[in-house]
Amino acid sequence: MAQEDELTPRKQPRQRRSRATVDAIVEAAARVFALQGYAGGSTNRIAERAGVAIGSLYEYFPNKASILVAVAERHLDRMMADVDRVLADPQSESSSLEDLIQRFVVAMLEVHERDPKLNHVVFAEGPQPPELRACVLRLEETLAHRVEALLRGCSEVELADPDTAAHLVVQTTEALTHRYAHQGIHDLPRDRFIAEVVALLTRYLSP
Amino acid sequence: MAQEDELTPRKQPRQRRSRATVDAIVEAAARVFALQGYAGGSTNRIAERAGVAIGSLYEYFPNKASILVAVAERHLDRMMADVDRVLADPQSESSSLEDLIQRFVVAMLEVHERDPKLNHVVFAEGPQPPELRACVLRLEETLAHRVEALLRGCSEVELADPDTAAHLVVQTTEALTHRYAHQGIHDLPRDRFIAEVVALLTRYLSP
Amino acid sequence: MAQEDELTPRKQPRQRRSRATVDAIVEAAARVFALQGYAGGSTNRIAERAGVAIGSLYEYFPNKASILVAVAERHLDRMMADVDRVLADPQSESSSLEDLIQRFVVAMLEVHERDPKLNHVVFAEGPQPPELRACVLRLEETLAHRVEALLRGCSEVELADPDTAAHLVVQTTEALTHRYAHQGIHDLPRDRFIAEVVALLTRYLSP
Amino acid sequence: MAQEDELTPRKQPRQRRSRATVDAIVEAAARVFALQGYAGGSTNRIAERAGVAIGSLYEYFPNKASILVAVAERHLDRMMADVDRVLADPQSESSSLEDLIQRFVVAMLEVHERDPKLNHVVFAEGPQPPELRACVLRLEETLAHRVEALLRGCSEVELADPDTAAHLVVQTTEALTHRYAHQGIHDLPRDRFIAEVVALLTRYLSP
DNA sequence: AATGAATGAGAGTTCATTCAT
DNA sequence: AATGAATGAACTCTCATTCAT
Repeated sequence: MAQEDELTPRKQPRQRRSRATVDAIVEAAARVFALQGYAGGSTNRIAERAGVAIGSLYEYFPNKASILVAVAERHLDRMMADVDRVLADPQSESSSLEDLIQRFVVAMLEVHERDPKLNHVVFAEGPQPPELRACVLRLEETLAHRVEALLRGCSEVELADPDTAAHLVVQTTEALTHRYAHQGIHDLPRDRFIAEVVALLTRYLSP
Repeated sequence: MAQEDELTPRKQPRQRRSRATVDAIVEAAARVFALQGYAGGSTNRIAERAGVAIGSLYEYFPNKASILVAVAERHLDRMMADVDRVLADPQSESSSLEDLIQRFVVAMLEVHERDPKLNHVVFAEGPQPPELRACVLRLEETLAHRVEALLRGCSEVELADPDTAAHLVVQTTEALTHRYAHQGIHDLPRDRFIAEVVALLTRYLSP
Repeated sequence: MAQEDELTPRKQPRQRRSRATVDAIVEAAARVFALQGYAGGSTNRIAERAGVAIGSLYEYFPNKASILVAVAERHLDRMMADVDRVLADPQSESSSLEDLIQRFVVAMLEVHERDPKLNHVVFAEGPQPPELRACVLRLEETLAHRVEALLRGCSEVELADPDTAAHLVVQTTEALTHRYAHQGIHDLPRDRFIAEVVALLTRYLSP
Repeated sequence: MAQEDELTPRKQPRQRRSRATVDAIVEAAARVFALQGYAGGSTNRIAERAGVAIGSLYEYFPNKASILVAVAERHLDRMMADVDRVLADPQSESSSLEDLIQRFVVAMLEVHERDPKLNHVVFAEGPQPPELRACVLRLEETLAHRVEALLRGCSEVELADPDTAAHLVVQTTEALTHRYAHQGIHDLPRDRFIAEVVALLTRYLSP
């Protein structure tokens, strides 16, 4: 009775051709979902955009939700890479807390501004099976770890529970930048918004 | 004269019987959407749960999205009322900033804990036509106004731009309590979470 | 088991108020059918246009088809009256066959040009229950009788079977003018069309 | 590239299997429309009769009206073929005008007698989108051309405007045989009817 | 490995008609 | 006589998924 996983890709595409097919499907799905939403993006349209027969799509993915999971994985990986690039910047070493926070907030905002529609689908509109939640959690954990490391290396900060603080920083930044990129907040201009979030977090971390 | 509005109720129910019908539909829709999501909640199921014929549903609502708008309106009204009840508490007058914030955060958290699934549908999963966005914006504006009034009445606080600060407080609280009620944050226990958010906001407002 | 007639009005409206109601319904139905076709014209819309509750409509008509029958009756009566007015013209007495035919053809064409959409519904698009067929047949019989009388009074004409000839004249005129009013024929201008039909019929009757 | 056409088939069926499916659908639709009328013939019933899933029907036709168009196209093609077969008869060469007309009238009558109900749906009851009108016009034009050619080859006939005359002949024959097949005319027996129409047209053409 | 024709449950919605008031 | 809220069968059409080729 134990069935194959319902939400992970069906077969590891080992050959190069298959890899390309899967990539094409994920790429097409990302575009279709961003354009039409999760409900509005049909698997047939995804296959069509990917230049692949619908049957082939189902060779690699057991159902629609699993495609979203794959899209989310790729999307979150890219988000992580983008943020990492900023945090790994050599300047980071010698920066003040405020500078660090500023870099982080801007990086998150840019990430959300890159493809806000797809973001909305992945984080909000689409189904949230455990697999996807796990993805998101993993990203958040990683981000929190990076932030925590930064905080520990920052002489201005002296925290009782840096782990929790880091998570709150990540959550707050995530939520506010997502919202700002998606709908804006009270007509706040971009730099005012950034300044305000930076102030919020800086004061939180350096009382 | 009547218009071609696609998202507002079709006719004002004047007789007592029809009022009850509309209420039953909205109530049933709230339950169905919360249980099955927006896409999974069919209009037929809503009508059935409401104990009403599908035709009657369409007497009052031109389409499915308009039902969600009605559900959202009712839901947001209740959220507003719940928060207001807390903020209007006579104790509020003589409280410290931290106490005020604590009350607000707890109120928002309770609101999100009341029906987190429905919340998710209204704020994230469902379609977001301008009508619904307007509802949400109105709620946020009202909340921000309440918060701003509190801040102005609080001697500890001295802000250059209380309007913007109030909006950020509302957004941050909204986002974090929504997320916490929906998925939790890093296994943080409830009171720790509250304490952390209160600290975050208090420091933001009283530097 | 013998049920009340399915296609005749339900009750003779004897009182003046009821008469007015029925008239309003029939008038509204004529407009609605002409505008939206038979299938597209809903009984609710008819009632609304008539300024009458849907329940009242069903007091007088047992179903939708019976409304069409009533509309058809009124429409055909008016057609008959219009044609009669022309044929009864004092000039008619002393006219040549060609003149007579010309008058008849023009009268029929004008009748079809008056409300071609309604005509189409009554003669073609709508359901054709026996009651409606009877109406149409009655009209055609009456027209044929008028034409036959004219032919008999016309010295140029000497026919073996004036009855049949009259029917063919009526059918041909009916069909061609209907078609011309509805879609035109091969971009033929109006007077050319009339001349041609007149020629066709005149030669038929005076070999 | 593909377009948003609302009334032309969705995709060319290339494989033999799909060709058969489309044929089955069109054939079933013809029978269903003839039996129940356009409004009464549901797409589900058509699919069922065709022995095909409703989804397959919508693979090939974007909506119900487009099925009618396909049915009409096939029907009109067959009408044209039937009439052509008669007109192409070697006897035609050496026939008198009256013989020619007689052949034409009988052919048209037989065509209308073959499936009068379907005829009614295609020509009168169903929706008449431009595509369908174009079909009908094309048929009429072709018929008129054939008739004109015959007339030009007929020594008895000497017409100022053979084009117009041909169109009137076609229209008149069309309308009268349609009506006769559909409802009869004044209890006229079939051969009397034919004789009368032939007389009408012959005199028109040879004054 | 890939195709794409075929599937069919189920979606949202309409509208002729009824009946309690 | 009149109302209009309520009905629900039936409609057109979609789309995730399967499977013969």
